[in-house]
Amino acid sequence: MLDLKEYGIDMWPKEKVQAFRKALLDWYDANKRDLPWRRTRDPYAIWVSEIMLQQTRVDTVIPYYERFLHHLPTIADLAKAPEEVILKLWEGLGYYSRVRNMQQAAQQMVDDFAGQFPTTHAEISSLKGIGPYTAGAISSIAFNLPEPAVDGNVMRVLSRLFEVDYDIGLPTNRKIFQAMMEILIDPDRPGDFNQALMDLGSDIESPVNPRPQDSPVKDFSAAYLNGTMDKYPIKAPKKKPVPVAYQGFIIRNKDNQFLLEKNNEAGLLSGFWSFPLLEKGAVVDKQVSLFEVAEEVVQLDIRQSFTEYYDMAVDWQKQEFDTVQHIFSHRKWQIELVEGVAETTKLLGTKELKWVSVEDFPIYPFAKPQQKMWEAYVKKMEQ
DNA sequence: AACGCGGGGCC
DNA sequence: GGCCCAGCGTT
Repeated sequence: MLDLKEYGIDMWPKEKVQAFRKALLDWYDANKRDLPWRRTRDPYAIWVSEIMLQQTRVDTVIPYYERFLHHLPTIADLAKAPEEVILKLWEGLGYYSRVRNMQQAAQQMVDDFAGQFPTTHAEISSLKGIGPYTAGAISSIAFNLPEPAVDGNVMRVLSRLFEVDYDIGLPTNRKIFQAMMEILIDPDRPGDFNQALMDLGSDIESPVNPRPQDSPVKDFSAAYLNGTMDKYPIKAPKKKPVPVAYQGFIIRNKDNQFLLEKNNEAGLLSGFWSFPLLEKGAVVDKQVSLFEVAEEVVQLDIRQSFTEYYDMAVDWQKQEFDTVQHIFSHRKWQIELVEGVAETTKLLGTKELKWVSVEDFPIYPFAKPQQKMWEAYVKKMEQ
């Protein structure tokens, strides 16, 4: 057991811990949000909600949650769903490995747990895509087990309550908050206790514009009482996304179908379909833009590359399109579009390429950058 | 321990 | 434009 004193944290005496639990849970009982996953005890549904809520806001999740459970109401349904179906259900949520891992976990449950959701913390933790936070959340919420669920909200709230001088962004420091929670958590209502801390952290104790004076536990908060709220939580700044320049190819054939390519199984947006993209040799950011002459050379060069790579002769159109920009957490894509008319409708068998008519687009999973590419194309064509 | 992995809301 | 977020798996 980790000694909190070594980290400069004076844990409260038992009476104060009990008073804190009561203050927090009384507030939760009076103020908790009415969310769809709080109306069920089905561990499968609670699991779906917890995975969707990873790095994703409540308001964004709600419609996805309803639709997902409507189409895949049971573990068995998820285990046997085709890839395109699960990607379409997750389309727009991001971090798509979440849903792939969920399907693997569903298959684990079919194989190892007779198709039932496992009921112990160790078994739940053994499922693909379920890490320490999610294991604690499901254990406590669905099975009433006294397991902490330490997420960003909880670390922010606790770091203010106890003036924790350790960076909440460093994985190694998670154990400090885990140890604190093992003492604080209400053994009778662990799920409500965890959710109360998260509700508190996402609203009143939010990262920006917090309202600490409205907190039901402000009298317990060392940072509030000492006037050090601005200092906590300690968190190192993040790195900026790296700019990457692409040429995007909107290629049409004489049957008015468009060329789509399926992304590789590994890497960013795997399994999604895209208009062909080739990375430009040089980085073109706003600040380090190439000279105009060089830009022309790059254009000619990359169209030649397309012809070779896709083994397809193309009649390039003069039309110019808006540049598409999309920012991921770690990459900043800038996509210049060009339109071409292919002189053939045949395709090599080696790549995952298809000619697709516009009315069939809804069948294919498209991530946000590809949606933006199509919007830019349509916008110009309608002018 | 660091990195890869989306997307949207808010200021 | 920059900040934030109900994290996990891989290396």
